[in-house]
Amino acid sequence: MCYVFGMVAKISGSGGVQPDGTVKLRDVAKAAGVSQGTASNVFSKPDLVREEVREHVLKVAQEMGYAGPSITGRLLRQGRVNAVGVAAIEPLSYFFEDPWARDLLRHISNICDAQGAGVALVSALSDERVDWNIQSAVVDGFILLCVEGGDRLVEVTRARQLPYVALAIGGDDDSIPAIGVDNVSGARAAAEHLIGLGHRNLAVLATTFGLEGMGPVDEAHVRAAMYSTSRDRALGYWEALEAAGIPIGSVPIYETRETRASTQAMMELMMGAETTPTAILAMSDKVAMWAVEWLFRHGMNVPGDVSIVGFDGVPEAEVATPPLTTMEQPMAEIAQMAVDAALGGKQMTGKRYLETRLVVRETTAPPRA
Amino acid sequence: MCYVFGMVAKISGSGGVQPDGTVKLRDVAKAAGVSQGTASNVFSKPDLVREEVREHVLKVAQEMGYAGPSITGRLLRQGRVNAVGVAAIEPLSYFFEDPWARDLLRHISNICDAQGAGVALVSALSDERVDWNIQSAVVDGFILLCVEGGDRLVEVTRARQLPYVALAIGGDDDSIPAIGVDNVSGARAAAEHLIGLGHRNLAVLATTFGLEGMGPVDEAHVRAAMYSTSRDRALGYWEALEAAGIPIGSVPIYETRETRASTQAMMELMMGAETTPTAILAMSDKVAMWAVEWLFRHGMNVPGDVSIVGFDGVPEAEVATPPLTTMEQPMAEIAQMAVDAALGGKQMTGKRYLETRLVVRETTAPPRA
DNA sequence: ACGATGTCTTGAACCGGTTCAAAATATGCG
DNA sequence: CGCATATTTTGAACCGGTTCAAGACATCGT
Repeated sequence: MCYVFGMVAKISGSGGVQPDGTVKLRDVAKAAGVSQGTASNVFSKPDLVREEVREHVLKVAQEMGYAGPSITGRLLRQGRVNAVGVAAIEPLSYFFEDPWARDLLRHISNICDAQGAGVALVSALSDERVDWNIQSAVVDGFILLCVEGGDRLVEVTRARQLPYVALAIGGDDDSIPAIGVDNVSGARAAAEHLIGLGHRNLAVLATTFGLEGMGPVDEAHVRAAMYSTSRDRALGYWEALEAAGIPIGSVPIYETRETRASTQAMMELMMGAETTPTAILAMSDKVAMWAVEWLFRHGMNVPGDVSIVGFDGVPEAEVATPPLTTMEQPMAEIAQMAVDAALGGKQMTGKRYLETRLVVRETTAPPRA
Repeated sequence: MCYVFGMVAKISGSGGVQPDGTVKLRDVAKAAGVSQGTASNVFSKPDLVREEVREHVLKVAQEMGYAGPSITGRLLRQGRVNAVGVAAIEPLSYFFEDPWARDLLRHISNICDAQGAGVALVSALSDERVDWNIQSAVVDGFILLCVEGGDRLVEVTRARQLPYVALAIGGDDDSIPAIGVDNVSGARAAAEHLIGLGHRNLAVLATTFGLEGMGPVDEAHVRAAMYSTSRDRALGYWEALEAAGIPIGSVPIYETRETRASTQAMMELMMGAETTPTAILAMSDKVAMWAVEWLFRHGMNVPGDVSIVGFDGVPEAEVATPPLTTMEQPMAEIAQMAVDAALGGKQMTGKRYLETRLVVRETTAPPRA
């Protein structure tokens, strides 16, 4: 590739430049006295063209102010953009705000970088726009976040007939290709860790189960959850509790809206109750870190007074004070599989489950004697 | 827009479907017995088509497994993608890692969201790839980060003949359209704040001045800086110092590489010196927060023992412990102007300077008596 | 019943390149 | 020098839609 022009001035008059001033490959070819095919090769496959000719064409192109082959023309013929679209049922800023999404995109973009691919962000927030946004995204494949509650997003994406993959397994639809972690076993491991340290008095700080609502919830609510991620994590906690002979009913579950305000409101409730837990099972690092903040602000020591284990293993968890014990998702692997699926050209099928890994840091300790 | 198909199966055999199984608008039109123009309207301008006809075409399309109008075909004709490209001389992951870039993109994407535009991330890290990446980005305009040291990036972008704007003013080239903050006056305000509190014993924790190197630097080094952002901030500090009668030479400047490790190494140096400062002028919030972390880890109190003022006003600064005093950039405004410039269709010219604002939080206080 | 006034449809031009078989030219070899 | 082989160049087909002037058809008022 060597078609860089220093000062590009629009010189009209020479050659058959269009009235609107844009010059196309055809004009350059004509002006240089070569066929359009040769002109095309000068830019796209320079080594197929004799050096003399190449330089001449380049010179003419420069003089005419040719902007280089238009990407759309090329695209049309080649049919490949070399870019992944990442879509979520969230505003675009979600990709830069949510720690999990951010970490995921960090990995995705690293991988794309390595293979020279681009990343296009698309928002599928409002129903009216999903269609348009997905339809008009210039990409070779899609990575979909937050599938649940996103039937429409999946439907529209499918209609586009481009490879796609959903992140976060869930829903009953087996025809949706997805990659995700085994939330049940991960959550079980988190609970086992706490129980193994001697905690018997637990509470769950939950991520969202459905479209709305927050507060203490019961088993039925959990089982009826719309978001399988939250449900499965609860299920995993319960497995560990049952195995340890701790009644499920004795472990209250507080549903948050995954905002700082709602999380801290739930902490008020949790720590204001008659019996307060010595350890908290948090369904995401994000809420876990807000919980820690609340505890500190209320004079409690972590892990001295209360232990807490998060979920996700976002980068922030590692540098938090104190560093957060958490269940780490294999993000790099997830990202790699997702990009492969989206850019691979073939539609992936079925679900792939990956395992999480317990990372013990400094927010968990045995309960005070 | 209502061309959503439920189950899309590739039914070949009906109509003139291509051997490779892909069906195009032409095939649908033929199969439906309408002209291609009408078929096009069914998808792009449904209200121009009689309902009956529209539904029939839609039905045929669905039966044939038509994926909807190909975006490239449309693009070619319309010549507009409705997307901005954001490019930096950094790996793609920079957009998700660096607090400033992240904040910027958060705003950019919010704005794009609002106007239904997409965001494409492009990396211009390696010289070999700049050309290709910029050339092949399917966007209507570019927002370029980190212009300095990015002559090539600007050059290539210019050659593309698409509107673009550089963020971070700098360099001497007046022909590069740019938006940025007035670093000199911002830095002056930061220093004045500290001086106003009574500090006379200051130190500067600097962002990068050039391609490499870290450690204490002198005036000449600063003046010869490659990155005008760092240089201008130093210049602003000096203005305030001079006005207060504090000799510039008495305020050491420690250049970091803007990494945690290098920042904390500089803190070692700074606080290990004969005379230690009572207040630190940090050229970015990122390094400021690492400095705070170092101070706490070494048993020092902020702002009790040492005051510190950052620069940028990233969201993290607000929720840090303690919340960071900083010079806030008007990010929303910057983002809005940048998007307008990139998507506006017309090339913006000249430079636009915006002012920063001092936000006093909890990392600055009068020096200990 | 007739011209005027919409409302739909059509057909062809066009968007801006890439590709590939075939033709033209250059090079190598005995 | 003549033929075989490489290297370049050409021309036309093709990628998949949108657009718009002009034609076809339907409706309305008188």
